[in-house]
Amino acid sequence: MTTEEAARAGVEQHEELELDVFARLCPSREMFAELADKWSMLILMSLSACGPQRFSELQRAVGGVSRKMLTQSLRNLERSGLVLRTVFPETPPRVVYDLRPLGRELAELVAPLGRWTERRALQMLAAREEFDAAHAGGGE
Amino acid sequence: MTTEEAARAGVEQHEELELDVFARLCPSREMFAELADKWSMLILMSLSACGPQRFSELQRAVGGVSRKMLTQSLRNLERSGLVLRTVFPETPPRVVYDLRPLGRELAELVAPLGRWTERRALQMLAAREEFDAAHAGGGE
DNA sequence: GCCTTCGGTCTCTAATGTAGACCAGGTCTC
DNA sequence: GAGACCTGGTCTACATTAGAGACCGAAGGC
Repeated sequence: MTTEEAARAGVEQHEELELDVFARLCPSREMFAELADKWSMLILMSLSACGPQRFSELQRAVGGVSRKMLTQSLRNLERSGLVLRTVFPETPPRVVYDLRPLGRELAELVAPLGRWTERRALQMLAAREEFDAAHAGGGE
Repeated sequence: MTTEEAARAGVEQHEELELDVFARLCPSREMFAELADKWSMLILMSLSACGPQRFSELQRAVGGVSRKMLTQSLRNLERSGLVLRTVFPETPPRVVYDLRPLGRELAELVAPLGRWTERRALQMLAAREEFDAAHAGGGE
C-alpha cells in the first residue's frame, strides 16, 4: 500500500472525524455558526412544540423576532434541509413551515436547552447580581 | 408594548414566576439570547471537553475567536455563574477558566449539539446545494 | 374607491463583530 | 542595560449585521 493509498483509506475511515466545529474553516463550523443562533433555535423549538405553523404564527410565537430575521432564519433552515416550506397559492397567501426529519432531530437537542434556561434563569440572574455587587464593591 | 405582551408580562408577575424563553420580556429569554451564541457555546464545549484552560489556550481551541469576543463571552459566562475565573499573580500573568456546576450542566446539553452538527454537516451541505440548484433553475 | 390581510422585500440607522495596535511589567538574551 | 519576548487584556478603527418601519401585489369587504 502506497502512502497515498494509506492516506486515502485513512480519510475514508475518519471522514466524520475530519469535521470539527472548533476549526474555523470547517464546514461543520459554518453550519454550527448558523444554528447556534437564538432565532434559529427558537424557531426550531416552536415548530417542535406547536407543530406546523404559518409565517405569522411563528412571528407571534417567537416574541420579538422581526419579519426580516424570521425570513432569513427560516430560509437558512429550509436551505439546510431542516425545515419544509409549503406555499398554498391562495389570496391572501398562506405559507406553512414544518420540521423535516433532520430538523426534528436537531429540535430534540435544542428543546432541552430552552427548558434548562427557563429552569436556571433565576439562579443565573442571582449570580449576576452577586457578581455585579462584588465587582462594584471591589472596584471602588 | 402590545396588549399581548402586557398580558404575558402580567401573567408572569402573578403566576409563580412563569419563565418563558419565547417571551421577549422574560429574563429567561435574555439569558437564552446570551447562551444561544456560537462563541459561548464553543467555549463551554471546549472547557467541557478539555478541562480548565487559560485564556490563550481557549483562544487556540476555539478557532477564529477574537480576543475581544473571547473576553466578552467569558465575562458573561462568569457573571452568570457558569464559569470560574482564577487569576494567578505571576508574570507573565496566568488566568485559568473552568466550568462551575451550572456551566457543566449546560455544557452537557450543548456538547451533543456540536457533535450532531459534525455528524450531519455533510448532509446539510448537500441539502444546501440541492436547494441552491433548484432555486437557481426555478428562479430563471 | 379605500382599507385590510399575508408573506415577504427594501431602506436606513443603530448596534455589533472583527482586525489589529497598544499596554504593563517582569523575564530572557546579548 | 537595551531590546525583544511573554501574557491577558483593552482601545480604536472599520465592516458586517440586526432592527424598525415603509412598501408591495392581489383578493376581498365596505
